[in-house]
Amino acid sequence: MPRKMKVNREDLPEIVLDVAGRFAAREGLRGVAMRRIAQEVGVVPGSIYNVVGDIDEIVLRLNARTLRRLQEHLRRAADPQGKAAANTLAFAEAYLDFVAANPRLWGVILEHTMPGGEPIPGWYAAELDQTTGLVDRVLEPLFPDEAERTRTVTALWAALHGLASLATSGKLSVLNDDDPRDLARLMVTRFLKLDDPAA
Amino acid sequence: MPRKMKVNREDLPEIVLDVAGRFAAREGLRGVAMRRIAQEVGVVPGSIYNVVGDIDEIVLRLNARTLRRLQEHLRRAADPQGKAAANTLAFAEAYLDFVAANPRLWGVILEHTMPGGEPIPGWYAAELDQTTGLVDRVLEPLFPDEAERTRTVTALWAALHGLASLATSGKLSVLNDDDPRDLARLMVTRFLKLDDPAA
DNA sequence: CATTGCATGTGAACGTCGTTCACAATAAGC
DNA sequence: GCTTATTGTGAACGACGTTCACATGCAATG
Repeated sequence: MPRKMKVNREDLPEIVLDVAGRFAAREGLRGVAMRRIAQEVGVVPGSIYNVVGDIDEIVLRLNARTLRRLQEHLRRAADPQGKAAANTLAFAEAYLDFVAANPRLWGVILEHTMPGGEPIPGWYAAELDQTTGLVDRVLEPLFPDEAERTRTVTALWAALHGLASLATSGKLSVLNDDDPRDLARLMVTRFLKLDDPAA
Repeated sequence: MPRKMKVNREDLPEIVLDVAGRFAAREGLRGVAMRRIAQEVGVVPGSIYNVVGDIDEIVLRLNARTLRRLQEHLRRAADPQGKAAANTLAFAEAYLDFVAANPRLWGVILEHTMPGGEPIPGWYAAELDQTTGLVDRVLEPLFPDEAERTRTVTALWAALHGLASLATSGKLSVLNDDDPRDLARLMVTRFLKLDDPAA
């Protein structure tokens, strides 16, 4: 064995993600750099390569963790006894809350693309599915037809996604002074064909 | 005067954007690098700094040009004599067409963020306004109330934006096999409270 | 207890990036 | 023809991602 690392080998992945997450939360994708992470952890870059992977792997793992945390946040916002429409609205607001609370961390999900145009890894796609699956289950009573429900979920998801994207990148306030949460409410009511509560 | 550059000084900005655009279209933001552009143009990086600006300036100018081209594309899709609803649908489809035809170039708009969290320059925000302004004018007959129209335009814009974002980054096919254009149609009909033509 | 072998963290190296700046080259003014 | 002001250049700096030969120290062996 070589001389011991400053941290346990099995703890390294999580520690690396913690550090990467702190940089990402403060400075976005630009702040997430292999050498910086290694220095902060107290380890040499090569060690991170051995145990975790390259910089894209780190960013992808970090994004998966962010998605998992969003899922927890959404789960806490839903009321298992509540009505579907109310839960959908609660989801939409919880989603925007989460993004507003972690704008840069969320931004990394939007900024990052696969190197060389490779497809998304299966385990990452699964994490996306998990997230939309939550919305899907909430919408189930409203759209019994599965095909239509999937279409609606995807469209609603994409719409909220775009709203969050514009809001975090500061490109929304340019266009509109409204609270993004109001716009999210508008989206949900329109997609679910509800009556507008207050136009 | 120093020895002449390979290109005229006044032509340099456009040539730089052309080259940057080619790299961007092929490889996304990762492919847009100062030294690579300089080498391709046949000039030294310092000259680009003198005449155009730093790498963020170049990306921003390139994105503004992409937005202007989208505007032209949208203008061609609208029928000045046509109905508002039809024009909105045409806009949505033209938008997705444009993004599908230039996925990587469009992706650069989504990937790029301001360094150090600086706000967006005014001239870039104006270009965004120009684009949404087109949609705004088309929706005018449908929503005479300006406040509501602005809300609807912003929400619809954000929704299409999200759809395009997921589609270009390959994160949409994971969730749904539908043609993005169908989902766009769904968005428009729902936002305009139209009857679904074919559910 | 001494020796071997191997797993693994390290440090140095390579090529790239963005950016700065002293310098040199040249067109224009005299 | 000489001077001067302009401006493109090349070299330099520090940071980046990535690779790899090497050395280090535990575990198994005698």
